[in-house]
Amino acid sequence: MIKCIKCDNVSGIAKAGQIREKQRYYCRHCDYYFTLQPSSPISATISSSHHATILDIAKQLKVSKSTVSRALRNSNDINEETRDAVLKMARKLNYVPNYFASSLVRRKSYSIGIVVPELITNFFPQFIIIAQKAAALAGYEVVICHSNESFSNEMEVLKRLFAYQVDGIILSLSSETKSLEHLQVFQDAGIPLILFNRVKNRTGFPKVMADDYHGAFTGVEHLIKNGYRKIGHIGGPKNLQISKDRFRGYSDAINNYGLELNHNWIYYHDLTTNGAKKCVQALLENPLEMDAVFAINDPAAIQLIIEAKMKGIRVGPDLGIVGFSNDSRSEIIEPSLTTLEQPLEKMAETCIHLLLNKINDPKFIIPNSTVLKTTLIERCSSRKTP
Amino acid sequence: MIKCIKCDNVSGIAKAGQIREKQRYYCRHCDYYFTLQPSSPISATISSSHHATILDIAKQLKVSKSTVSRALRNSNDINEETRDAVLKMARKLNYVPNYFASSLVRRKSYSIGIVVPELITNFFPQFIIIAQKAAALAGYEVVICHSNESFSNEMEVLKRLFAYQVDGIILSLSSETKSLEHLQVFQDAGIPLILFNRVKNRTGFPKVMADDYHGAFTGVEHLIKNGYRKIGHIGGPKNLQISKDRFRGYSDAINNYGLELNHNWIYYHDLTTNGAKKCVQALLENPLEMDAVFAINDPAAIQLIIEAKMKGIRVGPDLGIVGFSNDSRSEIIEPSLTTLEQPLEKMAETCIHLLLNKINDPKFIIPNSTVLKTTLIERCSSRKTP
DNA sequence: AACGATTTCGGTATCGTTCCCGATATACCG
DNA sequence: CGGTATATCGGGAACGATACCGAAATCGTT
Repeated sequence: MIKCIKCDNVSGIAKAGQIREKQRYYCRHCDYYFTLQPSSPISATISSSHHATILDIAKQLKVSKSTVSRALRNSNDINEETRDAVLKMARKLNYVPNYFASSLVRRKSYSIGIVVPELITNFFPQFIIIAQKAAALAGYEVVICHSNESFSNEMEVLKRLFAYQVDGIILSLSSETKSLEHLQVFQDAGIPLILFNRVKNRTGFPKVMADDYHGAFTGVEHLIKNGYRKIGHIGGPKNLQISKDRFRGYSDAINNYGLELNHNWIYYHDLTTNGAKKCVQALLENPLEMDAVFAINDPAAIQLIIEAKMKGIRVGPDLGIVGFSNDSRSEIIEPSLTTLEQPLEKMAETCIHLLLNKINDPKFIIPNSTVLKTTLIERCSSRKTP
Repeated sequence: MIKCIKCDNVSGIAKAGQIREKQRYYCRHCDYYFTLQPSSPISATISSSHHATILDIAKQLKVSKSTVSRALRNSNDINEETRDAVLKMARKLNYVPNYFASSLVRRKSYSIGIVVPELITNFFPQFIIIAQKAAALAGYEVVICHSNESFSNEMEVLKRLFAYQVDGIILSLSSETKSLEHLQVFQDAGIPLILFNRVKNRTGFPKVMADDYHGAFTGVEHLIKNGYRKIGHIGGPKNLQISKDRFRGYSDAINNYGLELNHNWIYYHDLTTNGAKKCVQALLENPLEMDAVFAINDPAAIQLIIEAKMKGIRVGPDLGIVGFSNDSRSEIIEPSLTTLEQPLEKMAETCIHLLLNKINDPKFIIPNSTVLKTTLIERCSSRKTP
């Protein structure tokens, strides 16, 4: 134990470089630097920089390392007294199990990978927070990757996760991803994979998602009930299921209420910030025929509000807008954005629980698709009268 | 290789449960389920679910595994021809190195831990994106943890990172963290640690941060130059360095321009959403004496704008507001928020590079403190005249 | 031709843990 | 008391990669 030569404190001492063979230290309590001769060989062997192993515990207790391993893993064929002694010694020696050795022999990493397409909106960060907490409760680490809406990035991070030998994967596809052949390797290796939010149908991979169809239907229905009649749409990449489902919800609502579905009022973008901007500008280029727009997500809807206001269009009275996902900005913007909230918490927990079930029991069958309800959040952007 | 019995495709075949001893498959191309007899023992031994090891490569090439290892690690004492042969075979066998075995023997995890206090604003997510990219370029994995502004959570994730044997740590303190004694263990183990953004002075730990003092000074100076005279402050927990530095910048600017520093105009909160709300409500409870507020961060400033508007106070003309960090909401809100932008990219890259330098060369000394310039973003919340 | 230097490779120990198998020792039962 | 069941533990082989040491083989030099 190093003691400060000024205030005699033993805690709060930090190493601060070396001078010749002498070690330089820094005391946090008295803000003082000092040097000490290197510790003697004897104390060096019990230096705290050396991690204690089960062998160290075994030697101290004169038992075999198998016994120590059993005691730590709380196996049942061990005497209670010896187990207590082992646990006590483990605490005393500050033992921390070596994750790599354990994973190597058990052929399990006790970690799961989460791949998200972006971290701009707060949808995915919040998903991650909840998922991480749920995974940690089961003793699993979470490795977070993001593809930045690029297919090649997605491939790359998945390759990394594969090399990392994660026990399972939770994936939300990038907007560029068209085929799922790059996921074959996980299927082959028997590593369970769940798609969420950005899913794809008929792929053999289980999926967890919000009820995009009904959400969209509800959103558009809400616009119609509020008196809007010429409702346009900002969609996403056609290869994504959410684009299809939300479009179907939109068009079915339009048809259901006997309105006209005008294909000139439908615009698509790639879900990036830049793409949304260009898309919205194209939509607003000519004199506006529509009186409302249902956008596939909040960033696009928010961009539309901004640009419409710049053009002098009164959002609400002149142009009703409904978004999707309830981004943190949608409450802030003026007029505030009506949007469909996704059940984030339930979605994240469902993903983790299904995946862990599958990991712990290969016979467990993950339901092909789990659909969770969305909630309409009515705000000002969809009100004709202020 | 499994072939679809309908369309004869070999790719896009997914396992879909088992029936007795028969394996059930699903073909993505023709959307068709079928079953096949289990593969023969011979093909089972070369089943793709078995990861190829260097020993497999060695056997195929009739060389030793040492040679294979050398070839893959691109060591210099190896013949070019044999190396090429090894690399070719590695590709053929779909070899992926076992991360755990490698880390075990090299006593390095090739991963670094990043701990952030929150993921609500987009400051930390963006930091993570950049840091992750920079680390990946150097072949390092990044393990992301968040403390949710709780000291006990911070302890816990740090313990996990320690057990995980990360090679280095980048940490932004939680708002509750008062002492840094829980970081001692990393110092003792020789694991480099860098504090960023939420730092603490005189601790012996190197820090990377924005120039909080000058940023705050500039922000308040900007308010003064725009005609505001009675400037209040919303601060953060007093144990955090950013709270102190930004307060100093605020008070020095006030004093420098001969204005009065009224301690009744200074409010503190704990940097949480709830805390900001309560703090702002306390500030607005009585008839407003101040004509401007400098807030320690954007969430507090945004909350102030919202509540002030609800009270009929015209933000800008009646009450000037300046925030800190340029959150994505600050551009959206009305009136838009004047704020100090932090050099996110530079901060993240600096952290990674300093840390990797230290990891790769223990003699490298990380500068005790790296301070990066902030930029004032002028928007509407600090303009008296619209 | 003899010798040393260099290149190239194989053998083997090692990292820290888990797991299987067998060896004791004790308990139990007829 | 003999024999079988059970509890408890030790020994050693994995897991897959790296690192060290020394052995061949090749090369260059005098």
